[in-house]
Amino acid sequence: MTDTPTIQSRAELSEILRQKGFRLTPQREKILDLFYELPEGEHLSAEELQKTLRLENSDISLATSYRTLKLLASLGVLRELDFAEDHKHYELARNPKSPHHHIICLDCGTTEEFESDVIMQFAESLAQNRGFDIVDVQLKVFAMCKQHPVEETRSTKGH
Amino acid sequence: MTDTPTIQSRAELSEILRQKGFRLTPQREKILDLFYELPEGEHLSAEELQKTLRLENSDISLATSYRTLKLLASLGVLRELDFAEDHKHYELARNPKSPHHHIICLDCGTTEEFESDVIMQFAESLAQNRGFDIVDVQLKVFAMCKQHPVEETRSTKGH
DNA sequence: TTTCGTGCAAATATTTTGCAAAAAG
DNA sequence: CTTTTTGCAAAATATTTGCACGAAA
Repeated sequence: MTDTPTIQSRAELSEILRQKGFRLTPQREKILDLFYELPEGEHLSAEELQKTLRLENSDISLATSYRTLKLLASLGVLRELDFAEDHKHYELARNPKSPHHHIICLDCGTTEEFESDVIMQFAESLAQNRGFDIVDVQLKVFAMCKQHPVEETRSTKGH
Repeated sequence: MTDTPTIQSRAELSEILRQKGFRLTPQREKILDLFYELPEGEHLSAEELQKTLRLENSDISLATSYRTLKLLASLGVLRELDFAEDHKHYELARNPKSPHHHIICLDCGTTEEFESDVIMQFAESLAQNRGFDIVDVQLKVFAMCKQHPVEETRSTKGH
C-alpha cells in the first residue's frame, strides 16, 4: 500500500489538506464530519450526502459536494465504491491496511460487508509480481439474497 | 453459481433468447459476434461498441446497443464490469465458473486480468454462509503501474 | 397478425465546469 | 493581498425511454 494516511480523528483533516496546499473550509469539515457520524459500513452517494446535509440544515451546493468527495478520495481520506449502479458511493477509509469488501444483492441492492486477510495477501503478492503499487482492493460478490431468488422468465422485468 | 449458461458458440444465442421469450434479431447477433471476435480479456463500453460497429459498417443505434448490452448481461451472456470510470464495460462471460479479475492503473487506465481459485473458493463459502446465490465475483485491485508512480503534491492535478 | 425490437429524438441522471463573488491563509 | 473555494447555472456524459414503424415468430 502507499502512504495513504489513516485519519484517526477529524482534526487531522486540516493538516492533510495543508500538506498538499488545499484549504480547510467549513464545507469540507462538515462533509467529513458527516462521514464520521456514519455507522461503519455505511456509504453515501453524492445525492445521499446532499440529502443528509439538508436534514442538518447545512447548505452546501451539489457542485461542492462532488468536488469535496473527489478531493477527499484523492487524498485517501474517503474510499470510492462502485456497485452495479449508475452512481458512486463513498465511505471513510478508516483503515487502509485492510479494505473491506461487499456482497451485493442484485435485486434489492442490499449490501453486506466483510474483510479478508486471504484476499489482501493475494492482492499484495499479485501486485508485487506485476510491479504495481496498490491503492485499494475491492472484492465484489454480486448475488441474489434469500429474499430475492433468481428470476427465470422475462415476466419479472422489474429493476 | 446459478444456472447461467456458458455459450459455446454464437449459435446458442437463439436458443437462450427464445427460452426467455426474446427474439433473435440481426442486431443482437451482430453485437454478440463482435464480442466473440474480441481477444480474450478485452472489454468494450457502449461507445466503444458503437465505434467498432461503425468500422464494420453496421448501423445499429446507440439505444439498441445499450438495450442489447443490458439484455445480454441479464441473460448471463455478457459480464458487466465497473472500473473507476464513468461508464460500464462489457465482456463475454466465457466461463462463468471462474470469473476473472482485474488490476487497474488509476493513472493510465491500463487493465490486466487474472484468475484465482483462492478468490472463488473464498467467495463461494462466504455466499453460502450468508445465504446468497452468487451471480458474479469481481476482484478489483486499484493501483499505480510502474510507469505511473504515486503523485505526492497537488502540482500534479491531472486526471 | 400479434407481439417484440428498433431507431429517433427527447428526457433523465450523474457529474463537471466557467465564472464572478466570497473566504482562507 | 493572493490564491483557492464556493455557488450558480450551463455544459458535458452516460444512459434510458416514449412512440411510431418495421420485423420476428
